[in-house]
Amino acid sequence: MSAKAAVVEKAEAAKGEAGVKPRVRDRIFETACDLFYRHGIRAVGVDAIAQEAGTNKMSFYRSFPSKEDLVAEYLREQEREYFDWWDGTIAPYKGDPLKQLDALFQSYLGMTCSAGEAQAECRTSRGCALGNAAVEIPEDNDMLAGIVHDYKSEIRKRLRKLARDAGARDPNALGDALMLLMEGGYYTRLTYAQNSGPVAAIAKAARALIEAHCA
Amino acid sequence: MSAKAAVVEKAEAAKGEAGVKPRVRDRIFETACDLFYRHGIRAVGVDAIAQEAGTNKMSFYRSFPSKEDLVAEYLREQEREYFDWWDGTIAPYKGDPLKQLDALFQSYLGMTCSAGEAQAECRTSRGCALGNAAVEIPEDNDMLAGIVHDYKSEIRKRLRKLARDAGARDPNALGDALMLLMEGGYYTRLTYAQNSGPVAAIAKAARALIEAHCA
DNA sequence: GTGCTATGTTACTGACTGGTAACTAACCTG
DNA sequence: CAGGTTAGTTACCAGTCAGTAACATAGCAC
Repeated sequence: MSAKAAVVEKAEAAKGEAGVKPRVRDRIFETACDLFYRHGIRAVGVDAIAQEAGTNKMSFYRSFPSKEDLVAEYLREQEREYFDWWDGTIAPYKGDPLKQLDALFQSYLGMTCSAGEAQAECRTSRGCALGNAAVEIPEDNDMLAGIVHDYKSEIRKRLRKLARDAGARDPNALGDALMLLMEGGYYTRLTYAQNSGPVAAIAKAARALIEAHCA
Repeated sequence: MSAKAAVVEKAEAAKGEAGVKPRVRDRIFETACDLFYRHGIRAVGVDAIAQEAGTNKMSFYRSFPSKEDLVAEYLREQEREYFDWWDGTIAPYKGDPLKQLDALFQSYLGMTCSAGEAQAECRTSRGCALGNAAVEIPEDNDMLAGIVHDYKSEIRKRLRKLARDAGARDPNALGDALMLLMEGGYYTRLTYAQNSGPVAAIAKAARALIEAHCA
């Protein structure tokens, strides 16, 4: 009853918004991303996802061959969103790697320590989706582990490149150090609520490291 | 059959070693710590623990009231071991906070990037046991979440105090920044194998931050 | 109208989970 | 030898999990 009502409501809302009614698949996927991030991958069953999306398990398996496929898509989506944020953040400072690095950590700080009005929008309240997945996925799952590994390696590569462009004496070391700060920021978000954790120190720490390497 | 043989073997080995035969409870606990750390808490069932310990589920429930109690004990044990390492590392440099900080990060680096002979001994190959637990435990579990929170807060407190003793201009910021490095080091261990990750840069990064704050 | 596609519904399988009951065997202590 | 402690064995319960079968319904296109 209430589930059905919710479906209709959602469908009509989307219709009035863009003229396109959200397919079941999209509703399921969006719901899954939300639940996976908030409660963890293992803790969320396909039944719960389907129900929360206002549908049922059969419709789930009509859209996704298995839960693992959905998880893989979830991880790839989070990765995409992350690098969208990255690109959008450094774009205004093209050609100035120092400012780009500064913008990254400043934006990072703003996201993780914001007023909290857009908690669902920017997924930062429970750390890094990919990193958390690395805790949960079994070691023999090469597909999921590979996605996470590629993601982290891309971050590492980008930070090292920015460090090199910024003229650091040891760009790899600086890039890795900055990565440790970022990862640490995510990790601590799991136990510290908004504004109360060590993440608050991240921007200044990053700047200090950069200055030490580029003096 | 083989399980029974393993039990006998273990019992006799311990007997010849210290004259004390390992109680079932101890065997279970040790096995559980190992499995929890390597595969995650949710991924390891009580049946698997009991079997791996050479006993069965009934003996498990004779020693532990529930899986959750075992998990709590596991987390507290990991915390104890961690602070034992901490205290042992800074002890030789009593009165010299700068050297103590240096010793901490140097030892940390040695642990996470060691030759790998004692992987089971120093539990560092899959990040921080408590931090990983924070990913897995449901948000409404106040007991387990509390244990993790207290643990992280103690680390934070200690790092801030060391920063203050070292004469940092902004000790809280320095302590938090150092904590970000440490946490980031653990987090990245989940995806990067021995010696291949950004952790290698942690000691120099810590020193640079300390120097920047204490100049 | 006739289909075809997308979706909802119910019921089911088989494996696994945490947890318990009842009984049996070994052992150490008196 | 007697009796208590410790542990192993088997069988079970109830709940949850991923995944499937079969059927019903709505709407859209022709």
